[in-house]
Amino acid sequence: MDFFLDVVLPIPLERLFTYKISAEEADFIKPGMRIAVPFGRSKIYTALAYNVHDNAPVAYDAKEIFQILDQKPLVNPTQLRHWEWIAQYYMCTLGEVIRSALPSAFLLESETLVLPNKEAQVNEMELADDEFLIFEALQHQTALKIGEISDIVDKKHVLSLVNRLVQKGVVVQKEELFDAYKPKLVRYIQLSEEYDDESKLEMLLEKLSRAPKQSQVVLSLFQIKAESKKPVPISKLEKESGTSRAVIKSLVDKKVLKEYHIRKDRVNYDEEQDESIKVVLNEHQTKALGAIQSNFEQNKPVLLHGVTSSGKTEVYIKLIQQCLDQGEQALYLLPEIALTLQLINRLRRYFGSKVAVYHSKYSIHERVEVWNNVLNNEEKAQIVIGARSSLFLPFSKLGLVIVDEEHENSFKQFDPAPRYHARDTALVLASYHKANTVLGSATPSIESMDNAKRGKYGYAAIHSRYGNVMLPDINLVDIKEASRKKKMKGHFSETLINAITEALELGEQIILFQNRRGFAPVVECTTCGHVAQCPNCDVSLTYHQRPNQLRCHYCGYNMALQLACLACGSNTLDKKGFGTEQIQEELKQLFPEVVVGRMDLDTTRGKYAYEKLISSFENQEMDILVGTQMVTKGLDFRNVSLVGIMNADTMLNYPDYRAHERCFQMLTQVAGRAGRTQKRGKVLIQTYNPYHQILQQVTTNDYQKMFEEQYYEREQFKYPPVVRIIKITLKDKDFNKLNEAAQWLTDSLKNVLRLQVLGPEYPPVARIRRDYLKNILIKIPRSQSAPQIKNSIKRIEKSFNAISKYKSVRLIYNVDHI
DNA sequence: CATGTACTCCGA
DNA sequence: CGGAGTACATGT
Repeated sequence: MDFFLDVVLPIPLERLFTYKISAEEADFIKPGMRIAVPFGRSKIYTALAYNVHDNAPVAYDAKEIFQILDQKPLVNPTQLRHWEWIAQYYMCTLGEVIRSALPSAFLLESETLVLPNKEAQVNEMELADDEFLIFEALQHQTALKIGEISDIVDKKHVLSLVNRLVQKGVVVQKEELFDAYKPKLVRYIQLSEEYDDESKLEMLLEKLSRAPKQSQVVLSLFQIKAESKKPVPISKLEKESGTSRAVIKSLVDKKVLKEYHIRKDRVNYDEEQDESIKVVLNEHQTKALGAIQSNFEQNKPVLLHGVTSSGKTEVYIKLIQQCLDQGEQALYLLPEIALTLQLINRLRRYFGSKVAVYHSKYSIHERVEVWNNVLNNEEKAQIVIGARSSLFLPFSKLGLVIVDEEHENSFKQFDPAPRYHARDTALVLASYHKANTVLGSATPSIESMDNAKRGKYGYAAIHSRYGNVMLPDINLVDIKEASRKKKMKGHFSETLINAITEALELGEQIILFQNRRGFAPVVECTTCGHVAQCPNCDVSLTYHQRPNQLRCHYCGYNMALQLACLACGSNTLDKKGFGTEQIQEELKQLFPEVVVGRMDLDTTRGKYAYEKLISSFENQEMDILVGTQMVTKGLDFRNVSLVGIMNADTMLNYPDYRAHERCFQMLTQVAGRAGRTQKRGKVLIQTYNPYHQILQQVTTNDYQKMFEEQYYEREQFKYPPVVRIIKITLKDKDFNKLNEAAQWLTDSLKNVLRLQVLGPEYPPVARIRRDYLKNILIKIPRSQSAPQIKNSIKRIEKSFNAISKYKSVRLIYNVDHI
């Protein structure tokens, strides 16, 4: 009997692909193993085994697989089921889920190598110039990659060239599969066996008497050995003996010393678990914990609503401890920006090496190690703290999922599919594992609060701050009035300047918050009003001081800053706008003596840049920290007494049904950074609209009022959570074709679905990377079945694609678009 | 007609 | 998704 294997490829294709396998392979292969398969003309891809069967495909001859890459499944059945749910719910393919779920090091791809043909007698005279170049290069190198050939002959298309060389018998081609994961090896040194006994050793030292450095190395090795029986790393020996690697190497060459390797985990922590630390909850926390537990007994997720610095983390720690006591794994999800070393270290102090961290700033190798540790249910991965992608880890016995800062919209993945929401996806994951879930926030999202009110979630609250610290005193500063009276210095009102001065005099620190959105710094010509535009997108280029260039935030296009206006040639260029950079500049003018730090996307590029900034601010090396939303997240600075919001209006005026909710959340979160010790903190919010209801609600910390008003609006205008929305984006280089296609699609959707379909409409940025964009919004009432509607949409997409002129138009689905 | 470039198609 | 084949433009 013949056996076949269906696999999922990590590409956006709906269907499975079937390969032929032997009986032994059929017996060995389990779903969730990685299989290398030939796919397309000449490439080898990593696929995931889906199922083994014996139904020969009828329409084609199945190819054979290339290689089985795993001894046991890398992905467990629960994961696969969960991933299929994601694909179905978020309207993408299983392959796309796999692509973003697996660490890239697991997804090997082949590369075509060009090798010299050793047998052939090559007549150099018969070779063309570029052919000879390759032939030459191959005399020195064993193999060339296609990209390298491209570089050598300086051409983009080298296929025909390679083919000609193959024809002439000069070279042969080979597909090589690269294992992207290499375990980290540490080099160790030991004395060769022959010098084991004392007498031989004395002879050795005698022999080395004329090589003082070398004998020093041998002596040092003995010293280290005497202190501990552990293996001796080369690096340690080098340091202790005060010699160089070359000396050690010559001893190795003489066979006096022996070098060997031990595989080492990259993910290792020195932090020792401190057993003595006990978490003691205050009465509010204890009450909240009790409420959470009683809801867990009814298998309900719980919304934990605790004001800023109310000590939610301690409650989480208790819950994690209980989960571990049951012998189950815990997952602690955070938005990327809130995933700080501060928090990680805090958890490590309680749980020691049981805590594993998983997020995008980790290297692909580190991710592989965490993955394997979770897969094997290792001791050191009992608790995973991570960003949204940690949802994809191979948990086997998940007992608890915590989604902290639940309201954060960065939990929703935006760009590549799957466009999933980590909070909602986590709830499904937890239900598959029969695990408990806590959603925590100081400012719950309208959706979650609604679910809590409707009894779908349990609810627990902590209304007072830890240690009975008072909530900060929040005041609004009317900058419309101030600028009318000419009392503004740049972007600073007199009130804010006075407050800063006062705080500085007391030796306290200050955080200034500037939300850059919609206010990117542009360079404008004051003569003709010309602003440089991106040639590929419908946006102005924004100015970046660091490399002194103009850059597009959408496609990355950049150009050097011109001295003269590109339109009229005059040199009256003026940097307009209001980014963090500018605030920092103004502060230098206003307070020349003061150290000002800046925290935004530009200053936190590297792996440790963010940590450095934070610890330097923590150690009070800076007096003022200017930042974007990053400063709002989970940071705990003891000495900050003043928080200033430079301009609250940019957030209020954002054209989006969530603008007000988001504004409330953001301001409340920033305000929460102030006064985390006994002294009451102060918050100043500069605004043109001091009477705006949202700002009033922020100052009085009135979440309930905000919720009620926002909910009412959502009901009136039919927005989530009253309806569910699916946004469809159409993309094409041809403006007219796009419009026509969008209209066709909208009409069909309206006809078939009989639902509220809005659009088609241009998004605020209507062209990105030379593609024109148009959006359609579908609103699904709660009473209707979303899966059915999604199926209908897919059917309409099929007829859409059947229209030949619309073939080039791409459709992007965004379910529960934020 | 060769070489470069945009675009459509197809994969087992 | 990514390559390969194809249609079409550019240039000698």
